[in-house]
Amino acid sequence: MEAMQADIEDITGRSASNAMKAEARTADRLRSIVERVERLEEEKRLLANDIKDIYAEAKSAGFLPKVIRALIRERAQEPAEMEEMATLLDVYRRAMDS
Amino acid sequence: MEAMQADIEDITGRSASNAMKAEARTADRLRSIVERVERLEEEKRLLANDIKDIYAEAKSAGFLPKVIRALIRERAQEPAEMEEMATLLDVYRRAMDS
Amino acid sequence: MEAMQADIEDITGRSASNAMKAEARTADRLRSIVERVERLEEEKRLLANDIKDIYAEAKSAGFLPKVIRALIRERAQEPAEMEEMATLLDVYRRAMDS
Amino acid sequence: MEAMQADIEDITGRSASNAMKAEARTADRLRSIVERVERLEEEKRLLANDIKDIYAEAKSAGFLPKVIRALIRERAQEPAEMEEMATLLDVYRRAMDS
DNA sequence: CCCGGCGTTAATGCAC
DNA sequence: GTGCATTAACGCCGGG
Repeated sequence: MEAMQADIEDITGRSASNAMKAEARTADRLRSIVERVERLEEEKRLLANDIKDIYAEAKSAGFLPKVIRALIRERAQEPAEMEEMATLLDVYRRAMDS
Repeated sequence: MEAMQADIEDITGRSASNAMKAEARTADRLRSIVERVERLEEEKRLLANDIKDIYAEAKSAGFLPKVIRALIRERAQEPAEMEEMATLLDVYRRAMDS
Repeated sequence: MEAMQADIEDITGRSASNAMKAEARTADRLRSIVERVERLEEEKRLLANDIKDIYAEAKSAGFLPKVIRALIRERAQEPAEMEEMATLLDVYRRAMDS
Repeated sequence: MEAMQADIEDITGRSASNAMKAEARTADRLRSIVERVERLEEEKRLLANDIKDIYAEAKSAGFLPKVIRALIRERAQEPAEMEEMATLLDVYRRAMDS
């Protein structure tokens, strides 16, 4: 049992009250971690919803979400690596056809 | 060409300056969409980093990230399986075992 | 309770032994379904592994998996829709820049 | 150019015919890889269809596909959570609740 | 019949 | 470099 090992010795070796305090602290720590993560994940979820809404808006304005995604992807990557990729794809394609 | 069709008629039917204004508005709209999405995705990325940091903290406190993830997943799907679903799942499970 | 409704009437209306037979048949049916799906999913999993192995082989032969994936994706789609996509992407890109 | 580097030296350093043979072998290798992957992906697609058919059958027999999926998921992750994990999850869960 | 949501699946990036 | 975890893309399914 590797995890939560911090208070194993407390439980076995110290006075009951100290062991109990250590357990309580461990529990608090765990709760804090879990709750903070859950909170942040909820915020992420909300942002994802916002993004979805924007795509819906874009769609009803006549823009194709798929193309917008491609555009954003393109903007996110270095022009150099884009060219590199295109070049390699071309090399492989020609090799296939030969 | 289905997308960006909004100003096709402008281009063909109206005076040049109106068509140009329409184009400009379309471009602004597109820019707005792209920039808002990029902004939100950046925020999402930051939140993801925060979450990662918490897991790192958890780990160095002796908690196994893997188990914490399982715990959070479990907590997330309990509210999702409200009543009906849980009941039905139970019914099916028993039927399988019988 | 909409699902597994087939034997509700049996249970309530017929003799016990018929109801029991009906239940048994329902259970068999469910088991059959579950087992067949699990079997097929296992086969899918094996195929996915085979694919992964091929990519590993490709990689150690000096081919970049990423490029091979792009190549296969390209081959899977109609040339017409590829061009369409490229054209639209170009239109949007120009609109952004204008 | 890291990929397809295997025959760079052949092309530059050897007689034309050997270089050409090497190129041909590289092309064959690539074709083989691409075709095998495409074949396996096709098989996967067929299996996915079979699965879909079974769910359709289940549905018309009065079973809810959604519940069956949940059941199968449950069965799949029980072997995965062998001993240790289940135990740890329990420990953490109790600590949270305390 | 079309639209939106859900679930699944491939793909990227990260941690070990 | 390998495997895992997360995330984006795709397709199906149910509702309006």
